[in-house]
Amino acid sequence: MSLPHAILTALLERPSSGLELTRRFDRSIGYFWSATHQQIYRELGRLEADGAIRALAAEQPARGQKKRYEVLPAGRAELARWTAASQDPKPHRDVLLLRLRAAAVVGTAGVEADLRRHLDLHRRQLAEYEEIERRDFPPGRDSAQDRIQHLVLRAGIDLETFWTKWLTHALEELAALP
Amino acid sequence: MSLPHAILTALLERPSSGLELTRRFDRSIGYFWSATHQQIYRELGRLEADGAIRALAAEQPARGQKKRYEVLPAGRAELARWTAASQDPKPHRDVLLLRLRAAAVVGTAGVEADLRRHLDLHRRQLAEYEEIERRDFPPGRDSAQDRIQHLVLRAGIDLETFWTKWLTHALEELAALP
DNA sequence: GTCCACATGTAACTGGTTACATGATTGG
DNA sequence: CCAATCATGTAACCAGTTACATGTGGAC
Repeated sequence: MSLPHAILTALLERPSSGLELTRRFDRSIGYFWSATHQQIYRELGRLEADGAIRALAAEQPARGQKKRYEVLPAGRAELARWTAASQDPKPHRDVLLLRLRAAAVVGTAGVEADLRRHLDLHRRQLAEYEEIERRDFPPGRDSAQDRIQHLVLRAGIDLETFWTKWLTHALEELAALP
Repeated sequence: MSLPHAILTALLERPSSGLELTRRFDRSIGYFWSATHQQIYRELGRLEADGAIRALAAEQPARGQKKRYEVLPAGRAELARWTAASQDPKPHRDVLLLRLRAAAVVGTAGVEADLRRHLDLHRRQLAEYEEIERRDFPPGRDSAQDRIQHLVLRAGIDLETFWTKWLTHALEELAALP
């Protein structure tokens, strides 16, 4: 149950309409919690019904009309509760590792091309994160909020760095296979 | 659609019953593709209906009786096809990073305890992986299958190493917050 | 003969995905 | 006015989760 909390966080950062949220999920928040517009509209409806958010006044609820939402005190309280609550880490899933394990049994024919493609994708993502770091976190700024967001970005950068290194190594190993 | 392929891989490595598969998913394969016994039984039923696997003869299909499955040629072909096919990486989800981002907005009260708990869990997992590496991959063995499986294990070790480092750093940063 | 662990399942629910529908606004 | 784009939604489906049900075999 994390999507509603992702939306509450985004709306606290800035009140937005459904489509604006969708775009922001494609950029920053979506880097570690993605969502489609269908999910977002469904969840906005639930959050509004629960009294966690409300549509800003003077925005009529017609189809095709923008509707901006803001977080109500109940929503902020729920987000604070969720943030502080202890949560077990979800077991981690990775299709690529699963495919390699399958390749160990049925043969590696065909996997290398896709490993190369993934390597390229991770390199691009890494470059994007580093660009964000240069742009949004120049040395010297250190409000609490900046530091925490930088910390999260560093996790992204280090993870992408790991994957590029690992994929490079994996391609070398596959090439050298008996 | 990865669970059926995870099961096919496991069954090719060794024909097994549903509960044996469940146990193996709790250990090795489950490290990057977990599954509950309910999922596994459902999927075994589908794979059998599709002609990808079959129950070994002389094992009666009664409730409470062991039923061992083996992979049929059609199942092996499907696994090889899936392994070689190009697949886009799934957008990556991480609740802990989401919670930190929320904490940047609603305050960090309460998160530190859970970060410490996660750090401990990742340290244990890392130790477990390193133990497996010592036990199953001593220097010098290098069949193709060994090398690929070792590669997958190295990904696990490096990921856990990353998380322990990052969590340690995050705890220091939180402690030093204004 | 009863209890417990083993083993296989069923059913209901939840969250995420895919495909499609509908109205409003703007540029040509 | 027509097409493209913006914006909000509906519906059906599928995979994963949670709770529960049922039968077998061995230990005591």
